[in-house]
Amino acid sequence: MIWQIYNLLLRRYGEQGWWPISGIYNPEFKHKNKSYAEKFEISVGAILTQSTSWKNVEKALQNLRNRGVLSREGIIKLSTKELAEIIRPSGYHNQKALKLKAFAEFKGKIARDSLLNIRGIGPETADSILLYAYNIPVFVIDAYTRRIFSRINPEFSLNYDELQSLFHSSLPHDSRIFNEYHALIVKHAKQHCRKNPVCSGCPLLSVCEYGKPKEL
DNA sequence: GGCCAGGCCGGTG
DNA sequence: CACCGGCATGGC
Repeated sequence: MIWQIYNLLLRRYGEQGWWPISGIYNPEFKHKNKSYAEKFEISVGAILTQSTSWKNVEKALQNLRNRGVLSREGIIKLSTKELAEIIRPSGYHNQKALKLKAFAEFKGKIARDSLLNIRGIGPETADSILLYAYNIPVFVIDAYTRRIFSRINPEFSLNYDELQSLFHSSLPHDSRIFNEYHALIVKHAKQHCRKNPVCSGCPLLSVCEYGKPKEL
């Protein structure tokens, strides 16, 4: 089922090419090992995009670039207040300034549990960093994933770890697949499975229970 | 002008 | 453990 849905989405939307670096989506990017600077930029983006549209995040990232502080050292040397002003367009800027400082000051090894101990990094952000920056095969669960799959079948209304386990046990542990699948989920959530769903023309009609009359 | 966006944290019951 | 309010800006 999980695999079938992946193929339906891929067939409909094509390869997405995530994560955008410097605003550019490049299908090749998810295959390559990233430089340290790229990993850092992706991690910053993952924090800034918490409950915020990517467009606003891009503005904040561009501000950081323009100021020459899109780097660990750059963020460390700014005061929290200065940093907050620079990232203002991303929303929750005071909160996110603290989160970026905490991440920049983090010295340990990059692993899920160490990331989760950083203030402001929860499961989704941690997994996004692991997957998109470090090519580590962990499936990223987000609000879109929850919405889409709970509509497909109420049995998929699971908590983060449970839903992630379902994906892990249903798919090859390949970061490129996880990367692509999550990108397709975001695309589909915006295209059809919105808050107010647009079911007409949905590529998942054949497998989705949403809106179907209950069987007798 | 209202609704919403690729969450997380701390407090409450 | 599940749920809720707070955090904030910009696009549609």
